[in-house]
Amino acid sequence: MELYRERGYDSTTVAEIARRAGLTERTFFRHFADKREVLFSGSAELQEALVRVVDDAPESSSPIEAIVAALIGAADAIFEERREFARQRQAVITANVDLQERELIKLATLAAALAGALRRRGVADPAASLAAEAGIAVFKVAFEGWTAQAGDRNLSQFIHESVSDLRAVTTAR
Amino acid sequence: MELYRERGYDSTTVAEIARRAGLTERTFFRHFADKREVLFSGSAELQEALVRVVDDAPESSSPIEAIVAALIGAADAIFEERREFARQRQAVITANVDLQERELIKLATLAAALAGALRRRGVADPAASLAAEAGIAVFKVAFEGWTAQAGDRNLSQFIHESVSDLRAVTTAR
DNA sequence: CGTCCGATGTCAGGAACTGTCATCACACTA
DNA sequence: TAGTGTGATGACAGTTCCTGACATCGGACG
Repeated sequence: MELYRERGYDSTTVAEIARRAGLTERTFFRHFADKREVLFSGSAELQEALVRVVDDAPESSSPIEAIVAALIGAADAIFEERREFARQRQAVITANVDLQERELIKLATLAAALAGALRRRGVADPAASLAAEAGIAVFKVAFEGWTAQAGDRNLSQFIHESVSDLRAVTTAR
Repeated sequence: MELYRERGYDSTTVAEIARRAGLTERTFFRHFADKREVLFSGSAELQEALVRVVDDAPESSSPIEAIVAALIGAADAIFEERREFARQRQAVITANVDLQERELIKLATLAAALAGALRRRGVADPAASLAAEAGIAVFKVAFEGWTAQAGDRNLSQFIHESVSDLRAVTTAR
């Protein structure tokens, strides 16, 4: 991230990253599948955390309740800590299309995992996928608002607002 | 697409594509930004068509009504024609992660354009983005169902069903 | 002390792109 | 009709990403 922020993602080579980390280019590729993945290694843990909350949600929870609970949990436990890091990382990603592509497929994978968790609790399939996709949409919008804000409101607040906005939008007629 | 279907996306080189098209590798890159883009050149027209419908929707339409009208219009005018082509193309994309990444960013761009169109009609910003993202989520789920089905139901039917499923899911409690 | 194994280094090479310059076909004009 | 300009293509060299194959090294373990 140092290098990506200093000179931009495009103009930093893998050789440079490896040199600064004190190892070989070949070794870099043994730890990360490609040049982008170095910014997304944490997404596996995020996914586990989200899925765990859905799995552990009380039976009485509706699909979106379970999804929203997972998002809020991750917001507080993962993002609200390392707030500054999350912002910087997002700035790097926003500045480069290749990184945005990677981010989007990570979110899509997340959505698929959440849909799977919902199906495990007996939610039928079009509904499960839609709830998961809607949840990710909410997260995207909330996260964007959170990083763009001047103040210091919590990510979870943005999530709650986005959920009710989505409800309003889909309900209207 | 011929080559991508014959030997898979990964194992076909740009040199091969260029040779079969009767031109040079360098010329290929003058027409397409990269090896993936060759499957997504039509997305610009799709976006224009969708945005046009939203722009032309009656003032009385709610945000989702406008979005859904656009999706239905595209479904009938673009996808339901060349049904077989759409299926084959999707099979190629589904078989390769790099292509899925590209597809996702095209959909995200689409969502941004739709959100812009909504804002142009006076929809405030969190709501506009959410309506657009929700619309794209509906489209993704509907399209997946459409390509996966054994029968020959229309894409627009899947879209209508997904919309009401989404409504049900977001309304519940 | 020997052996094994995982992590790293070294090297060669393929494929995706890019920059630069030359060439060619065609339209437009004097 | 000759000249001129312009856009598309070819030719070629070079960089970067990424991979496979093999060698080496250092620590765990018996």
